Amino acid sequence: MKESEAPDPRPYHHGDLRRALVEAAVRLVEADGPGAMSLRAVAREAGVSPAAPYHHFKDKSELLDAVAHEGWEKLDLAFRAARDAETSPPNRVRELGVAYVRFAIAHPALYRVMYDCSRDKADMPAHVHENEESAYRRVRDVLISAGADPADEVGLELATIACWCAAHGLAEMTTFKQFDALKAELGGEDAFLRGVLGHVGVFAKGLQR
Amino acid sequence: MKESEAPDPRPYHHGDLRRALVEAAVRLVEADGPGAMSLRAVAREAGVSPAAPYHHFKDKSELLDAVAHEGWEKLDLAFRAARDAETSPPNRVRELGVAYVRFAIAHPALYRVMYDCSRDKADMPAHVHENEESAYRRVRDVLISAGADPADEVGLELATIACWCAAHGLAEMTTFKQFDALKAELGGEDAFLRGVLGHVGVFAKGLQR
DNA sequence: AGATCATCTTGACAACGTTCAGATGGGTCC
DNA sequence: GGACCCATCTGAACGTTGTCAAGATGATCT
Repeated sequence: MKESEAPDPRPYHHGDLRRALVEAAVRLVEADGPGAMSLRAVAREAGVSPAAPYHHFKDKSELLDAVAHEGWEKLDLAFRAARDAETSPPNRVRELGVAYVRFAIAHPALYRVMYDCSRDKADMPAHVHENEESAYRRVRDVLISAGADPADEVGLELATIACWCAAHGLAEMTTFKQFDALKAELGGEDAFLRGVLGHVGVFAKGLQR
Repeated sequence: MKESEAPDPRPYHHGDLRRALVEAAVRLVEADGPGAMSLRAVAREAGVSPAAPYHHFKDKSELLDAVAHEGWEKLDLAFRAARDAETSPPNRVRELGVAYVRFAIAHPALYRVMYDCSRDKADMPAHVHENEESAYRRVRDVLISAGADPADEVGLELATIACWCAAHGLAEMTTFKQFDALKAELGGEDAFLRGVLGHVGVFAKGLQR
């Protein structure tokens, strides 16, 4: 009477508490900000006792890691969409940046968790660069297809970092400064984002010089 | 028997508790990170009861505001030094960026508080731009002296934002990713910073095009 | 000297993260 | 089917935190 095809290690009493906890956490984070997300509130939201989460996460920070993971997956989706929507390589670089910032604007609290939760690990979040399908790699590849020299390891890495930093900086800025006046004057959010990113060499014209 | 020349509202029992609290808070933040700084620990460090701070700050977040204020003053010092140390206007722009990132590397926890504490105010920290001697204005002025057209309000603001964002992004990055290999390869931290910022148009060559 | 008022303490409250001993109930083996 | 096992969840507890109300303290002003 059991579907033995179940792909993941079977859930027990609750159904799939781990998943329910992560979803509740994401909901709370996006609703009231990362600071307002307490472990007890998550448990409450999921309808279990305050100690229940400890059978699925060793820590509060481990739950936040899972929330962050959720965020990186959403971001990667946005990255792929942006890359496929634009065929001109130089524009692709810029549109990748725009997609990044738009994501941060759409999910500000989630975005903050993505970085905050790995703040004390003295490293960028693992999902950014540590595998073949990473977001970091995606930027690098688009830079190459836009004319960067793949043999120049150092130059390529510097350019990738510059891209990431500029987008990251703008994303951070827009989480506490709306720039409404400027957006209005330029005719929309996208125009504003392209305007700022246009001042960044790599975004403006790929790598040709 | 009182020096009536005392410039500020006189301190009472403690001497100058408000000042002592801010200093203790800065010490704790820089030592153990912003998360480890509890109001009670600050009071303990200053040798007063847990409720004492409430006569000088309405909130924990108001104490953090004071800590942040301290940070912005230190940053402004670094900005002025960087501006005065470099006479070539285009280089000045870049060196302002380098100074910004170096400050964040030197005071990572303080740097984080500077932004975190005004995270929910839907605005950049007031000390950044809201007065004549602001850091934001300082960047703007250096851009003008580097050739930007003061009449082009929008373009100037976009360029200032781009500068700030690139530096802010790089600063944030270096708080959880050391880039040690790259620094070594390029011959030092400054070379690395200039390398990344060199990819940003405004930093690389002022505004001439 | 007596009144005033900012300052600091004491004691309390709810909420939090975390732990631990025990209840529960599905899965496995005889 | 019955006995066991073990992952899962609960209940109660501990120490810590932010915050508040009521009272003690002592400098200042008239």
